[in-house]
Amino acid sequence: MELTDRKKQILKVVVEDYIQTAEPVGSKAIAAEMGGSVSSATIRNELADLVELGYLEQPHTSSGRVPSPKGYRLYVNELMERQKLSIAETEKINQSLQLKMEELDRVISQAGRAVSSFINYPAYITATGKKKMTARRFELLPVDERSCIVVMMMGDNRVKSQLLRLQLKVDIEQMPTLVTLLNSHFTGIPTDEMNQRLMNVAEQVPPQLFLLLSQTIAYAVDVLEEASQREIITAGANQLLKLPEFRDADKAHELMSFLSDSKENLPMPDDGPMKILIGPENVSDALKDTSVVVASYDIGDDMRGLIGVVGPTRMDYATVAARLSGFADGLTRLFGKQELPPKEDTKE
Amino acid sequence: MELTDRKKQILKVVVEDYIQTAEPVGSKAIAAEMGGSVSSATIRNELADLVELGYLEQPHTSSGRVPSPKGYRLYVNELMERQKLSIAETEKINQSLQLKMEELDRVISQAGRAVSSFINYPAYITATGKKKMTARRFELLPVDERSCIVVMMMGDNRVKSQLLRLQLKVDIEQMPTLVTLLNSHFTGIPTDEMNQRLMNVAEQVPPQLFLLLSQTIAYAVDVLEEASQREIITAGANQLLKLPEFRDADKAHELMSFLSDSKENLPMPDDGPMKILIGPENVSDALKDTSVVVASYDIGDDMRGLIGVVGPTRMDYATVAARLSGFADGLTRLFGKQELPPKEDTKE
DNA sequence: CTTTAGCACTCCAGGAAAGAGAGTGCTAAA
DNA sequence: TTTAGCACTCTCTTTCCTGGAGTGCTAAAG
Repeated sequence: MELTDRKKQILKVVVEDYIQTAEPVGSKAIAAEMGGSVSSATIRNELADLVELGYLEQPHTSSGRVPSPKGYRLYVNELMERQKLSIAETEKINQSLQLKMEELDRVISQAGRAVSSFINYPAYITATGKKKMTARRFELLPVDERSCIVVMMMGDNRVKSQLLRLQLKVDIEQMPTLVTLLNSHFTGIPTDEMNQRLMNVAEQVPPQLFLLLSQTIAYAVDVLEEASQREIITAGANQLLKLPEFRDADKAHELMSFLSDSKENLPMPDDGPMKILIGPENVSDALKDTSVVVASYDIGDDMRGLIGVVGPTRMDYATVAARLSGFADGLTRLFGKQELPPKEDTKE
Repeated sequence: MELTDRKKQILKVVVEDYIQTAEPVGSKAIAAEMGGSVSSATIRNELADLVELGYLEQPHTSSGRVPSPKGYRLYVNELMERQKLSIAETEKINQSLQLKMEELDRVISQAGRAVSSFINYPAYITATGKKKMTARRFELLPVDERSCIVVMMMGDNRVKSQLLRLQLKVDIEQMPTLVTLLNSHFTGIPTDEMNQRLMNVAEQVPPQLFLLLSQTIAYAVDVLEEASQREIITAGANQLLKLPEFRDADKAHELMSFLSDSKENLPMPDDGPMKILIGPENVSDALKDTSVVVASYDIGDDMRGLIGVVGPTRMDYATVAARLSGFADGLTRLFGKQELPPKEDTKE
């Protein structure tokens, strides 16, 4: 059943008022907000209907109305005016994303903090590869007899390197052979296959080289597995304590622990540029009384990231959505122009 | 003026009782705790003295006593029985530090989380170089005409690398010259000097190489400056909400914001293996009502790290101190055996 | 001089009672 | 269908009260 226009307008007023004040909204306030074209008594009748239909709730018999999740949903889908960011805001977002060339992890975690402090709710952020990460190229740089640097370029063109300490002295002359072997046999394959191949080539390689080889592979496997696993970073959980709905330490603690411990359960939709989850629409119990807004952004061609914001169901969806998608655009742009360049493989 | 033994014993009981219950301690309870050798009236006289001397405080005229910062200080210095870690605890600490070979940052942040969750208070952790970080060695690996990998080993033997995108095509033949230049002119010097030298060599180098050179130096400066700047990581701030003294959302919010925003002001003593700061002994206002326990650990020969724990003045100093130094030892061991190997310079 | 018992006193915590205020539902009239 | 009027409901705040825990002081005992 479709609601009348007036009912919708009333619902909108209730939602927007409640978003601001966090207090149940009364008929009189609504009448005033609507310009006095109708009396509070009329509003009361309409309100009773809206409660009946499940769009509003009444904390107790004689108090104002509060939007139900269903009410928020309708508001978000139909009533909400999609906000545009002001120039100043866009400016501010871009400014906070003026990051130097740093590692992906660090960029992301800084972006997370920026989102949280700009939107004033806790935020989470992650970058996910679309496919399993593989090595694209290896390089070994001798340092001295007992150590060398291993450099690995990954499928997404990120480069990782570390100093390896050698158990056995290795002849520098032999390094190129090893590098060739690494690049021909261990690139472009998933980590689980790597260990298998290591066994296969065991006999073709002199023992002291084999030790270095297996150390290198161990390092590669570690790095690749970590890279293909989504790391979720949360920021600004303390923002919660400013909100009246989390003045109760137990509630706040529950949600904050959830945010910092069981991040894996945070909503990670895999379609569309933006998703809004209201109260019970969330799967996790800890989020049943909160809403989540998530947006996605692109990292080069192969990766996609998500930024999300967690707040009370009473969150200011219009503003949050606008700002969040502003950030998502900013991040997409950031990763588009910078780093992660050519597409052709460089396998040897 | 030295306290009598009995006064000390009473103080000890008060502190330990209060640590557990967070409620003012009464004379009767103390008498019971002391085995009934004296009556509560006697205790009351002693308590009055202790208040007079500033070791205890009385929230209001007719309530039990609470230790003052001065009282805690005496307790920590003289009365506290230095706890030993049980085997199970040591085991647990070492287990949580079973980290794979990962980057320093990541190891540290994981260690911070482990500390916090083991001690049940918020924790912070940092690694600081004793001297300014410099580059020890450079390497350039061509990828294709338009990009190459820059690898830099730093003074502490950590290795950083990144893919650089070139504005101009560079002849691969010329790379070795550039690497030699980098290693002869830009190693072992602080970052501010690097830019100066860059100017100096400008004329000696053909323009398309110079561009690559300056990109490399820009990267190096970035990384080095970031590395020599102490990054402070905090973990487990939400633990605060479990404590009765932080059930008030405002108080909790204040401290949590401090922990996540102005970490630079956290106590960073530069001497001794462990330091305990009680209440007003802290410089930062935000910490005036809290206590901080900090321990230091070694990272190889050149770096030193700090782990700290923040809690109410009523924190269980004995346990915290024992566990924290357990962690510090564990970390020292971790960084001692793994990575960061030879001492001789490899400058070329 | 130190310790103890006794007792009046203080202060907090928690519950009950009361009043104010905001808002509702319902009825009857426009 | 809308509106005005009115009684009613529920919460929130304030006030008052009481029980209990703990103290400080005094006077007696060791």
